[in-house]
Amino acid sequence: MDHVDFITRQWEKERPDLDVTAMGIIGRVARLYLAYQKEMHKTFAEHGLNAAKFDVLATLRRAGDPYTLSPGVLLERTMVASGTMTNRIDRLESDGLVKRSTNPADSRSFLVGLTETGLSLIDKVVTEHVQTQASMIADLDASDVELFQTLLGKALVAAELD
Amino acid sequence: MDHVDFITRQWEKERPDLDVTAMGIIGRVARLYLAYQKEMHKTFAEHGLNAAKFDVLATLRRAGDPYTLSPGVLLERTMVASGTMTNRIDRLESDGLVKRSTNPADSRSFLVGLTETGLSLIDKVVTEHVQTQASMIADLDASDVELFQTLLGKALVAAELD
DNA sequence: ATCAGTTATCTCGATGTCAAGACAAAGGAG
DNA sequence: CTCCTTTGTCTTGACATCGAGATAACTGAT
Repeated sequence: MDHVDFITRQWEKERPDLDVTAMGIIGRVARLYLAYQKEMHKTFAEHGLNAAKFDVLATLRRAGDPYTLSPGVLLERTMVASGTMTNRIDRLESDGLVKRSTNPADSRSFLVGLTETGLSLIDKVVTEHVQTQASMIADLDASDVELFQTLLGKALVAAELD
Repeated sequence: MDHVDFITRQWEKERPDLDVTAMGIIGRVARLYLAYQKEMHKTFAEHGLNAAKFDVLATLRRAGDPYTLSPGVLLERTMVASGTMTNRIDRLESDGLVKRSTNPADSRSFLVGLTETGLSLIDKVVTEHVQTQASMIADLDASDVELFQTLLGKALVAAELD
């Protein structure tokens, strides 16, 4: 009996008219997400980062050499609001991890690029990050992992249809 | 090829030394969580609520008659910091949905209880909420749901061990 | 009964987020 | 070439969150 069971049982008692099947699934997805976040945050914090900063640095690193994207593309790929991205870039810039430079193709825009420090930091952190992630699913065997991927895929399609 | 595949493929190209299996799972859990949040938020917003307010009202409602808990118990059950709970109670109180009253057993503490308005609101919203949740997993058949529950349970145990 | 330690809640400052609006530059129609 | 519209980014204000510290009240040992 986990925390989610506790909640669904309370609802069954108080509001027996409600079908809480979906709540069980969605509640566990939420708990799992929070557990993952919490653990991953430790890795980030050890290097002076948080999820927001890691997100931007990793997006730039993944983009490949020269590790440079416009704020607009970063927006799209990280799915945050424009003001949020301005703020993230400001903080990373004052940390010396990224640098704004002019965009020769469009002077409304900038190019945001990893600095030397930023590149070596993200390469180090992402190596630890995938190890953290691996350790969190280490107890699932190979067939579970495959099945889980499939179900998550189905659930995502179902949820994103609305 | 979904968004998570896009990211893992970028990493495979840029950092072929990394094993991104876990990233695929954890990334999909995160996407799913966000998709669920986004949809559930609509239901809350239709009634002037957000997830934070719903969380508190629902916790009080689930607790059963007389729909009253101390801030400390609310803290435990909603897993937020104490300052956060103070703020949530303040907002709900100014909305007229909950009311602080003195705790006869401990005068450091208060009792936070649903008002009439709060009770009828949360009963209405939670009814819609479970419908929203049900619709988001409606495309999964019964065997998928069962399997998914099992895997989420396993994954939770694995993740919370660390 | 007193005092030290614990507990329950609130306050405050720093962060991070979003949404709406401002502003400058680019692009297209005439 | 000139407008008008669109686009890309930043600014601002409102919230929500956390964590550390403050405060008041309870508890237990002596």
